[in-house]
Amino acid sequence: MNPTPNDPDFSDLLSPQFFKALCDPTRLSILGDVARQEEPTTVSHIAGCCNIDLSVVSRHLATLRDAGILKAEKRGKEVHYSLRTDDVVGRLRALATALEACCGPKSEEKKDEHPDPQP
Amino acid sequence: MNPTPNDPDFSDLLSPQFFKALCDPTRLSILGDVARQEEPTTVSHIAGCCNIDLSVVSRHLATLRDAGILKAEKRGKEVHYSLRTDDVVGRLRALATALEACCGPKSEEKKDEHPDPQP
DNA sequence: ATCTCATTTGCATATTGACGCAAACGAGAA
DNA sequence: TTCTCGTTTGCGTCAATATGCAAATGAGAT
Repeated sequence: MNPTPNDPDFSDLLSPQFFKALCDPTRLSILGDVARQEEPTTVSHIAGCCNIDLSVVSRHLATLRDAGILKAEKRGKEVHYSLRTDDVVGRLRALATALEACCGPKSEEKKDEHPDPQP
Repeated sequence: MNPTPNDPDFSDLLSPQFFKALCDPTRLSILGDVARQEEPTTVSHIAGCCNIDLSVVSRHLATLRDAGILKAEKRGKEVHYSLRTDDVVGRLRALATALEACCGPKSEEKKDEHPDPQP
């Protein structure tokens, strides 16, 4: 009766704060621009690529920063944004693993958790 | 694999259609409910958990279905929704791999590649 | 055929969020 | 100090979307 799903709790993995920052197409484009850069990038540089207002770019970058996706470093007058690669990749992989363990194609035979001697 | 200086294309991995379906907190909660179920679930069953209108749940499920996140099967009068685990997990892992390859912690030294990234 | 139940959809309202402009803020230079 | 540049923020407007109610649709039962 009890199916014992491996991880029934997605509350932290499906956090709205993370995905809400990724829902806007413009913000996704900006995120892609930042990710493509090898070095941390400034607000003005990103705004130079797109044709939207500088203040909008600043707001989008701040949203991504507040969501833990980007890191902001202040150097003089400029603020350099860069991707928090470890955190983002870790989040994505953790969610993928949790989903796979819970509702994966082989999760119906729950032999992966407790040792099941017979083949 | 070829250590490309920067992986150029996130357009398909950062597709707005996928993340736009995940931006709403209510929809994320519904997605978590569906994912927790071992068997495909009906609209009424999901609506019984939350205290929002049945029509709202139906619309959210349709949005997740249109985004390729859920699969809908019609059985008699009921529609059973289930997670497209392979697709979602594949998307998440592909994005994680692309981000890691592009802006990973060791992507700045691209002299050689370690075939086993172990945490 | 009608009836009943599950789901979807039309419509109206409310909330959210993006956008641009202008002003304010902060840090370095003169 | 004032000036300039980069960034952030306050504010107003507008588009997109979430929500609820009621009606419509669809499929099986009677």
